[in-house]
Amino acid sequence: MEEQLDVDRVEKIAFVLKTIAHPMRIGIIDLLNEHEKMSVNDITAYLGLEQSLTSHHLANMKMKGILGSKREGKNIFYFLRMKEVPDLIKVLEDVDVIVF
Amino acid sequence: MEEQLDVDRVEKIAFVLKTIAHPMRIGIIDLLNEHEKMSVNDITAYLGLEQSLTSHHLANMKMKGILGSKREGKNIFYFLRMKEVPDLIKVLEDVDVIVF
DNA sequence: TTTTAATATGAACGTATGTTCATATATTTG
DNA sequence: CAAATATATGAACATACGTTCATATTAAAA
Repeated sequence: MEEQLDVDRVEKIAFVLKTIAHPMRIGIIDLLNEHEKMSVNDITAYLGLEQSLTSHHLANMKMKGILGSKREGKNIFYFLRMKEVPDLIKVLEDVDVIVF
Repeated sequence: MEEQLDVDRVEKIAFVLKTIAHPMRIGIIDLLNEHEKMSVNDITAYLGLEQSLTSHHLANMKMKGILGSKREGKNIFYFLRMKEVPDLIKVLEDVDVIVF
């Protein structure tokens, strides 16, 4: 008896992986794993990027359910919503790769 | 004291995630996690795709160190080289996502 | 109530990625 | 060695994605 490809399953998994598969986004997730919540400004400063670019990445991950956000006065704080995402990163922490 | 962004680290992690973040490639990895080695034909049949497309995906993952391959007569068998990759998938197995 | 600070938005653009198609290469079999 | 089988390759194309820039929105402070 042959197993069957579960299309919904592989699409769901690929969808999450695709959303976080970017150096800057990994950096953001690391940060929010260690800080509970952070303002856009602080994240931007840490990553050393443009404000607008950070904002785009945050919005993207929020839209896809990875992050959440709430306003506090002038600031908007982002936080991790999908709690299993940092575990993904941990799995690859010590992996041996030649990047090119 | 502030932590510093480790660029090499996030790039390495993003690189692996990017390589596997595709439904078809998740399917291939699942298959090779359960089968030890499989021919291109068998993988193609299982996924229900074109031979050429399967071949491209396999070559891509091989080039990036996720898979390996060896010829046996007319067939070429692919196998998992980066053993931690199935663990990534396992982490996301039960995650709750709205794909769009 | 104008100015400043924090963040979002959207268009434009270049690059990367996935797919298809046609063809090439390698191995076995008749 | 000719035909069949298994797999790879590469060009072409469309689409997706990341980035920049200029501007909009919101809230606080002067």
